[in-house]
Amino acid sequence: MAKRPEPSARYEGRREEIIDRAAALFAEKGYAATGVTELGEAVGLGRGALYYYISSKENLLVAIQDRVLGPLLAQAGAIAGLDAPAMIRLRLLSEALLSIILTRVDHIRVYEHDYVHLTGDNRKRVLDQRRAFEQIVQELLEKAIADGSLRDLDPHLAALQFLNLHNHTYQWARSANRRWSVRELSREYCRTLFHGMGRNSDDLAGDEPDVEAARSRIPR
Amino acid sequence: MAKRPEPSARYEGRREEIIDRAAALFAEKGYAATGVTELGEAVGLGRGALYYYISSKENLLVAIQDRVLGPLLAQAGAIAGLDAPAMIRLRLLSEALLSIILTRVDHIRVYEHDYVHLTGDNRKRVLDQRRAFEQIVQELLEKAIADGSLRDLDPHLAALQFLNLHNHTYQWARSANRRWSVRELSREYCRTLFHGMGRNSDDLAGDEPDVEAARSRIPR
Amino acid sequence: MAKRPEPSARYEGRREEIIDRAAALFAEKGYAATGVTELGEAVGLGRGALYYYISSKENLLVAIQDRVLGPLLAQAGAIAGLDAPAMIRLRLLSEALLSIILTRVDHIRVYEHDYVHLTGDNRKRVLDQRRAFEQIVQELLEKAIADGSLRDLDPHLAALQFLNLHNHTYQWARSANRRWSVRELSREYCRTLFHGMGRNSDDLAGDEPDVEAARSRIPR
Amino acid sequence: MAKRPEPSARYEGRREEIIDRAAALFAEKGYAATGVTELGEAVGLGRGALYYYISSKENLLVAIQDRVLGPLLAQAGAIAGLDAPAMIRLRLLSEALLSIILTRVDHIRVYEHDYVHLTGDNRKRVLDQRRAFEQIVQELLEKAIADGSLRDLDPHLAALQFLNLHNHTYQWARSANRRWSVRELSREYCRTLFHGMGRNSDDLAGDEPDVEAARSRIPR
DNA sequence: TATGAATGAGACTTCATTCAT
DNA sequence: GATGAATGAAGTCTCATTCAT
Repeated sequence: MAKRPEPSARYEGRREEIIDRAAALFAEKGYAATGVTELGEAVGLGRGALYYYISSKENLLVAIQDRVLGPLLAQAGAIAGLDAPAMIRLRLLSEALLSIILTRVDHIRVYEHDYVHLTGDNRKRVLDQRRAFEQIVQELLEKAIADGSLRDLDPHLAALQFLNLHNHTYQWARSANRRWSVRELSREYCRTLFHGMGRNSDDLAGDEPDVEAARSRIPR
Repeated sequence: MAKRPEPSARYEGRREEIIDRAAALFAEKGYAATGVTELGEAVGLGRGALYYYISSKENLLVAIQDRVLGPLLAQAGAIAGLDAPAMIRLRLLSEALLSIILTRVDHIRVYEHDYVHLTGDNRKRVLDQRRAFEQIVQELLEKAIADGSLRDLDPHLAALQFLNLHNHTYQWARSANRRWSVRELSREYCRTLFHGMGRNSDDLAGDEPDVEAARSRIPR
Repeated sequence: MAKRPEPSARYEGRREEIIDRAAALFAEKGYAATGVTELGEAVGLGRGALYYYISSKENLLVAIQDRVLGPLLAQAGAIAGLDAPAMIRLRLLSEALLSIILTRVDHIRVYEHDYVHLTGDNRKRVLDQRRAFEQIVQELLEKAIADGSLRDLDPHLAALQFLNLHNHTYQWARSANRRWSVRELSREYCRTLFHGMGRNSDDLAGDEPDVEAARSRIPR
Repeated sequence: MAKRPEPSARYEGRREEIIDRAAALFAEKGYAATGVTELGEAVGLGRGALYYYISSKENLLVAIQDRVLGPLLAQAGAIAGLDAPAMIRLRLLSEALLSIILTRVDHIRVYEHDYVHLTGDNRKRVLDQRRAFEQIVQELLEKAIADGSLRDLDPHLAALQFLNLHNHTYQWARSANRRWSVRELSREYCRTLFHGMGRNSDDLAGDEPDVEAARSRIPR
């Protein structure tokens, strides 16, 4: 007699709820510092019952990472595949990324901080997916450079800036959400990046003498 | 007659060494997941002897935070006080910040991730110092906006972008250190930010129709 | 659906057993000198399992104090409320007190020695209850003085003597139990106290000259 | 070359001071719960230096016990050897005992509570001395019974009551000291004991019916 | 599905003591 | 006489997990 032939909707619903709660707790206190008992209390389940749903603590972490990486890769793939100029696709990619960051702040914080606690295959799989996403970003930037929309800069450096600007938003997300919509903020980020990495942005060489002079005057 | 007039150089030296090692371990596995036994082994000390130097685990975390915030605030204060154009001071501030990030990667990772584990006064003090630094950044950006060097954007949003771009570098620091010097990277960041937030960067409104069209074609 | 509606009889039974064992160990070696590992071994439980029942070491101390103070206050209250002469009620109170002392020697030793290790509210609550009991004793003695059964002495001093005589019995309880029944010993104590503090007990002033003379001859 | 041929007066003075401080700390928190570091701080000495004076923690406990038992046995011996009626000698013994209790409250508390932490020979020696003192008390009581000053009661029971009444005073000593002098309190105790155990103190048999009746009415 | 009980390792911290200097 | 440094055991408590019921 097979056990759990297909996980009932009830089971799945309860499990989703638990993952939600786990993401909130992990985000608040960190994965390592959050107890499984604590989680049990938060969802109103004893430890035994909890394990029926989660099978292990690390498993929860995997689920949270998947909830970020799944949609992210799906959307990034869809956007990259569009028949549209690279700059337009980058705009859409920015929106997609920022949308996930701002609507799932808890998940993102866990995603950014706690992947180090994954072990073995889990870790490898998640890191591969991370890199895959970053690759998509970099490839679109390469296209934008190739078609002349951006100046001729190291595409890796370009990707790094794109990702820094977006990803670090999770540290301010609560207040950011209060002030700006995803589209507004994304457009602002892109405005900075596209002009900053655009053809008309010179390399600040003209300031160098002044910078050097000021630098020498910094009291230590 | 005085009790421990100044904690002998030998003591201080050993303590610094331990904090170094702690920063490395905390960066790698997270503060909460790093055991004090583990740290003892890494530094060749039994638990008893270790506590002679550290007095508590949280104390180590405080020391690491101080090593970041101390220099950061000192340098930021010195730079902000210079008699030089805001844009020049922002360049120097960028350099100072990035220098700390790239030379103390471990510390920065702990600084970014683990301040949540501080308790009571320690927590308050560190958060206050963080805000003080961010305030300095924002004020310089306000001056740059006021003197027309940057376009008229929300200074808080400007500071957020400045900090995102720099701070998130810790996630790639190892490879970044191999490719670029601090000055190179800082100049590249500033180039992006200054032009991206400069007077000639329009708001991408012209792309909106194309963006909208492409967005509607994303398969879900 | 309710969480732990009443902690199963099995749980309570095991817990009572653990408290018993703890009282024995604390009495023998002192609360502070008794390890929780030691207690675990004495009761055949690992540290983890033990904490499932006790939640904290101080908690055990509280339970032991309650086992003394609960019955003590209940019986003292019932006796004080009786419609009977003060001297009769004092006899019954003596019996009740001595009965608890002699049947729960371990508990009493812990009660007398280790309340200093209680912290915060636990401490306050226990001390309040102690004082409440002593108050009942003193009030009955006041009544006995008022109705002329005892001579007119300071009721506080009377209570002090009553309590000294009874409470200190724990130091000899093991051998006392072998020789006398509770009723016998209680009656002996009351005989001493009632006659000693009775109307016919003069103040020994007649002996003073002899005492003074002998005192001066003590070699030092 | 002999080390420390005779402990200098300076050494002895410092050591006495340390024992004083130790008695105070042990009385307050208990022997087991008082750290040797704590003691060092209280007397302004590092751990190393402290051990120069105390040689071990248990040694301190021995010293404290000796400070109680030494004078106690010396005085009790001297008093017992006097050529005076037993009752007079008991009065003086009461005074001597109470004097030590009330002037060295800290020491007595340690004496009463912490002898259990003595090990090996230390323990044996202290317990022997305790019993020796109690023996002196009992023998004097036997004499008082023999000469007809006290009624014919079990001398062990008499000694038990004598000691209970006096020894337990340490639990209230602070407030007792504020209200009564040693002589006053001693005389009061003796008044109680001598009349209570005197020839005219009947055995309360007359009250038995009333006691029995009241006992049956105690609500449970 | 869920509970209650248990495990055993490991968490952080303090202990009394020693000894070279 | 005293310090600073170290040891190793033991302190209390929490951990993730399992399994019979």
